[in-house]
Amino acid sequence: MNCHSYFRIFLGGDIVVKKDKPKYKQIIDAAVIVIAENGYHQAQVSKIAKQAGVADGTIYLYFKNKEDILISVFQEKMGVFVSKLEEIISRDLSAPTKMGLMIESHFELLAGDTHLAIVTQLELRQSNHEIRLKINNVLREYLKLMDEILVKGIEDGEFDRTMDIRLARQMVFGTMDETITTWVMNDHKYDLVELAPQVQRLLLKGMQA
Amino acid sequence: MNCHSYFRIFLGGDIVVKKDKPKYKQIIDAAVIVIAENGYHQAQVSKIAKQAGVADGTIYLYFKNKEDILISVFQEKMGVFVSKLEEIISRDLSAPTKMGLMIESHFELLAGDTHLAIVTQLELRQSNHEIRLKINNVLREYLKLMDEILVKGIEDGEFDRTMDIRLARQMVFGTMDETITTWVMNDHKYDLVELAPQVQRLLLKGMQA
Amino acid sequence: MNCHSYFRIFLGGDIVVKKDKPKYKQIIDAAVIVIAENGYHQAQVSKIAKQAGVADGTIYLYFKNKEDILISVFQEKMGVFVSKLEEIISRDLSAPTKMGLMIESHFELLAGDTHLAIVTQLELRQSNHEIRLKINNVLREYLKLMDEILVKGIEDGEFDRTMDIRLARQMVFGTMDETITTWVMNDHKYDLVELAPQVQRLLLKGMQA
Amino acid sequence: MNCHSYFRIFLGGDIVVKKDKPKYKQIIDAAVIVIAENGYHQAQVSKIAKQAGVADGTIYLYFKNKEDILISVFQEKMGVFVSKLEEIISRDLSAPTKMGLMIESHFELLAGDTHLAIVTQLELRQSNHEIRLKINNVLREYLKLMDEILVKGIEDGEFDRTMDIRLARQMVFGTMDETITTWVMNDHKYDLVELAPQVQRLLLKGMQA
DNA sequence: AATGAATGAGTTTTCATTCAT
DNA sequence: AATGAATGAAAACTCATTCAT
Repeated sequence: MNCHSYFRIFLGGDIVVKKDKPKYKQIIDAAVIVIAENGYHQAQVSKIAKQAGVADGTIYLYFKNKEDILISVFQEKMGVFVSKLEEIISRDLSAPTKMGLMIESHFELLAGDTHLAIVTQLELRQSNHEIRLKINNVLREYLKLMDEILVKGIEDGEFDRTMDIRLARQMVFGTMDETITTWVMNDHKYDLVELAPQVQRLLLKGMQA
Repeated sequence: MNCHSYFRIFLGGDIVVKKDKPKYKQIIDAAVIVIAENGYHQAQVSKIAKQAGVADGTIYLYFKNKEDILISVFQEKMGVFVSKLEEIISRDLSAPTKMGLMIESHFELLAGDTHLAIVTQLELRQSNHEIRLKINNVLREYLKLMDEILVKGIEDGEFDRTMDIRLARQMVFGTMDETITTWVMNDHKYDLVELAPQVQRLLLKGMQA
Repeated sequence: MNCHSYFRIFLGGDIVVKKDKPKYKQIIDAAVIVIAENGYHQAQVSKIAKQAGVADGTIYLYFKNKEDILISVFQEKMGVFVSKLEEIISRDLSAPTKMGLMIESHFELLAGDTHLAIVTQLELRQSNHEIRLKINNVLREYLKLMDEILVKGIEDGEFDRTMDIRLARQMVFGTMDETITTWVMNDHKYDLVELAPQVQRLLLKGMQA
Repeated sequence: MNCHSYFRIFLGGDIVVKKDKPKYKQIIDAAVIVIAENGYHQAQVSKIAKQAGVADGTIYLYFKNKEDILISVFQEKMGVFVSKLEEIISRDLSAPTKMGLMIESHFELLAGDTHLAIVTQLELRQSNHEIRLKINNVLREYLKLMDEILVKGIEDGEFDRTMDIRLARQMVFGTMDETITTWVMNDHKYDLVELAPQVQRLLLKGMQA
């Protein structure tokens, strides 16, 4: 039994290996579309199955239950944000530059997929306590990467050494989140990415040494 | 018939005048407690009635339907925030000071009523589109007052005249919201009000001229 | 204790004496209007009270319960039909003539009060079994008078002596009822009374000796 | 895809094709029994499901809602009356004979299914306006066939050419309906079919040339 | 006599999940 | 692996009636 099979068992048995199969992603994508177009509370499993072109029962071969679909949607999509941010952090850039790139890339990813933006900013937040706790666990990975940038900025003397890192991160994330949500609630009628530089400037000025 | 009674009739018939009756507030307060303790989706009308010490049917003498209860909860409670902010704005203080007082008072109000904090930060966000739109209309009044402070700060030359007011407001509100939500999700295990000065400092530095 | 007080006790205590008071008829008339305009299932006691210009509770000073209102409506209104028919029967006329006058007078009474026509032909029939049984008891008095005409017609040799009186009466009543109901369902858009002579002719021909 | 399957899709999607499945008729029959035995207002969906031997939810795989069950009951059962009448009309008989057969067959069908007689004569009439309008639409087909007999009778010189066809039909239907309802309200304690010849004689005499 | 605020019982429908095929 | 018919639990709202004033 190797490292992988250990994780397979740990993470929920034989379902994990199915993440590679085409129908897994098919269902995830169907869920995003159905939730975005019908709203969280009108996104029945049967609708997702229909959109994915599979039978209702088939869903349960790939996901434990409906909650599992929703969390997986967030996990899979958030993975792209994490990868992108990891790539930015790995580059040899100053912390403020990294922060700026993060904001820009975060905005770009959501501006490029309005269905996803609706789902993450509005619909998924209607889910119950339990699901939101699990979603927050997924989000935590992303927030940790943000913290890395902040720590580096302080170490490099570019960010205010007296600021509370947790609060700073809450400001950065809260501001981005509010900006994006407002954009989504206004039906994406203006260009989100264009706002990135001004958001950067406001945030970086607040944090600078 | 004076001006007020005219408006009472104009604004929606029989139910409006009942806002003054004791059972109206009794039910609102019961709703906050039941939602906070049971979660949005487990806050049945019968539970709220029981907590309020009235019969199920009595609820419908004071509220059109369940949705009306939820919106009224937000309206009534948000009213306190708005009054407080109006009072702060009316004082002869600098914009940064007003901003600081606003943050402090916002934190204080929620720290002083953890049930309400749970309801506004977590539970009420699980409501459907329609209810959230109505809640946002109520919130808008509060955001407009925030804008007044920002405008005054710019006019007085205390805030950066080149910043976008809407973005600045989204930063302020987003940061406060994220800070409070994190505090609620951590079961209020630290002192929210103590964080206010640091939050102020971060935000004001970002906006200063 | 005289004959009247006997009936008072027998028929339901002190409510009977209230039939003479103005509010009794006021409520009966309100019920007819409310039922005709809102439909049987939308004729709530509170609506009837409002239409009658009394408080909900007042209804219960004059009627035992809602069912009692409905039966009383039928009773009071049917009384007019019975009186009219009694008057016709008392006259010195042939059975076919009496039958013709009955049909004409029945049509006239309903054509002159379309609210009442809607209530008796459509709405009151939506009432439950129990109420309809009681309504039928009231109706029976009217049907008995019809039978008197039929018996006289047979005795006088004007009606077919071999016909079953009960069936003949069911034909007469069924035909009138169906004719009137069709007229009501067509929104009274043609003149009901004008149809009376043809209805008479059809029915009398069927019954003639 | 033949003509029929085209119409199936056109006429209302998935549910129409289910009319052929055994559970559809099972539920219809259960509804008749439950309504006859419990009364219209005590015929809960759960009772019908139990009687049909299916789960409550299964009902909704075959019917849009409760109203749809009730209308379908009338439609399916009335279909038998219509077919029978069509068969009678298609035969090479005189109009009076056809009329007689119609009355006889109508009485026989209801005398042979007292549950159905209770449902159509008493219980279904308690339904609300909307349902009754839909029921009347179904009934109209039957009444049109009656008219055909009347028209033929007049053309053949067997029925009075001066009579109003609509009134004659109202007499025929009203008489049959009243006769059957009286029989049902008397708990079927006498033989309905035995009455048919006398009803025929009365009606035909009224209409004859 | 009159009021009207308060009561609380009762039912349709949805939809996540299962399991025989 | 895939299907989809069947399941059954769960909750908002109405309105006839009461009774303290």
